[in-house]
Amino acid sequence: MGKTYNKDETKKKLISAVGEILLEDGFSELGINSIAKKAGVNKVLIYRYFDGLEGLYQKFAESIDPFNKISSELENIIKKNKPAFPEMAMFAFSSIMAVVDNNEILAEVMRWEISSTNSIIRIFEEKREESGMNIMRMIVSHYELPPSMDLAAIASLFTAGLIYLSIRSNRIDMYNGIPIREDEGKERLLSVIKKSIEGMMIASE
Amino acid sequence: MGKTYNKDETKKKLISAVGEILLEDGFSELGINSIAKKAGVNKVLIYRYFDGLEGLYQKFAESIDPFNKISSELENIIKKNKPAFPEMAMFAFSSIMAVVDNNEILAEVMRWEISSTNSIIRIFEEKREESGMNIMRMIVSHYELPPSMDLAAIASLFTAGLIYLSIRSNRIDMYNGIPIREDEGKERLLSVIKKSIEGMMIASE
DNA sequence: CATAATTGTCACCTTGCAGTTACATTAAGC
DNA sequence: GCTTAATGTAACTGCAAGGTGACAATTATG
Repeated sequence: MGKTYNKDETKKKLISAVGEILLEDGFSELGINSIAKKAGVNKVLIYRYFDGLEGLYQKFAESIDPFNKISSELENIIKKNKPAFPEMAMFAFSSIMAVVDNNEILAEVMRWEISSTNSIIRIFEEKREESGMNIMRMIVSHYELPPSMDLAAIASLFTAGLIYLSIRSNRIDMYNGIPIREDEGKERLLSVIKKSIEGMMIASE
Repeated sequence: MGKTYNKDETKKKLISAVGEILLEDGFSELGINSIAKKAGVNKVLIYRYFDGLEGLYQKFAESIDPFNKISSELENIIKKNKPAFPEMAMFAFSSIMAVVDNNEILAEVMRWEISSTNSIIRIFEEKREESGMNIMRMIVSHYELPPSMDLAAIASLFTAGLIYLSIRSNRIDMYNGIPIREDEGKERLLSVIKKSIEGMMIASE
């Protein structure tokens, strides 16, 4: 029994227990008791170290922020070899799709967002809103787009669609005849985005 | 006190209490006690008449089905004056948007769907999946579209986006800089859809 | 109007959760 | 070893939920 006292380590265990429960059982199973149990730690510590659930969620929220990376990655791509706008947009949308698809914890948090008025959940929303705006601004600054192209609306609609389908894919596998869990389905969705953007570019010439 | 014993009436009261709570407080507040209270009736009746919550939800689910109307409405439009495909698609997408936007109970049910594994909720999903397929098939049967147009993917992506933004608009008012609760925001989204479809038509000629 | 079937009410039980307190144990570091 | 910080235990309150069984009220029907 290599038992050891380490406050920071214990805090980390609690924070990651939140993620584990989200991953394994979903946000509806989150609670003082389940988290303490999962962390293998006494529930009083949540009050002592985080001042309760809210505080713990707060720290958890700060511990994951997968969208801010995308912005810098995309900026690197532009700086190396500036691709045409439709290609660039595709990089952005497939990055977003990949992030949500490959991060089940994030997906669960996004499901949580939808049903919760929880103040901690606001942190995510704000962060993601900010990251989304950053990505968009960054792209706009590097390309000259026809004024008829409402990039904000395009980004909103497409990312919303991708996110929705991604967070639904844990429960349903077909949406309107598209196998949203399969690679085939995802390709088809991305392909629509590509053609849309190309089409809008052509149409606005 | 014109008290009267009326089983059917009481059942109706219980069923519509579900909708009222969804509307006023959200699905998280649904429960035996809250429903009985809202209906002004004793909770035992839920067990006697519906065999518990599941049975009541079942009946509630059957009582609302707003998407199947759209299909026939759209078919009427086609039969009267067959508009060009992009216009027609716009009718479809704005109908879908309007249905979710103007039916707060439906919107709440959709939020519920996302977070619940509740078997009753599946009823909605299946109904909507079916309605969506119907709409698509109907449109396809009236128009000749370029084979490169993946209508199923287009419909999935755009409706998913519209639905997601609509069900988020109760908590957030800006998404990627778009005021999703305002008419302005909605117009911009629909406008993107329109231009996308037009662009894809042109590009595939 | 008496009786039985229908419909409704009430009190109660159990469970699980959040949150708190007082106290006990264990390890770390000087 | 002694002190202090870190962790654990247990017991308790309070609450809201799901669920049930005994009983009361009402109506219909003979």
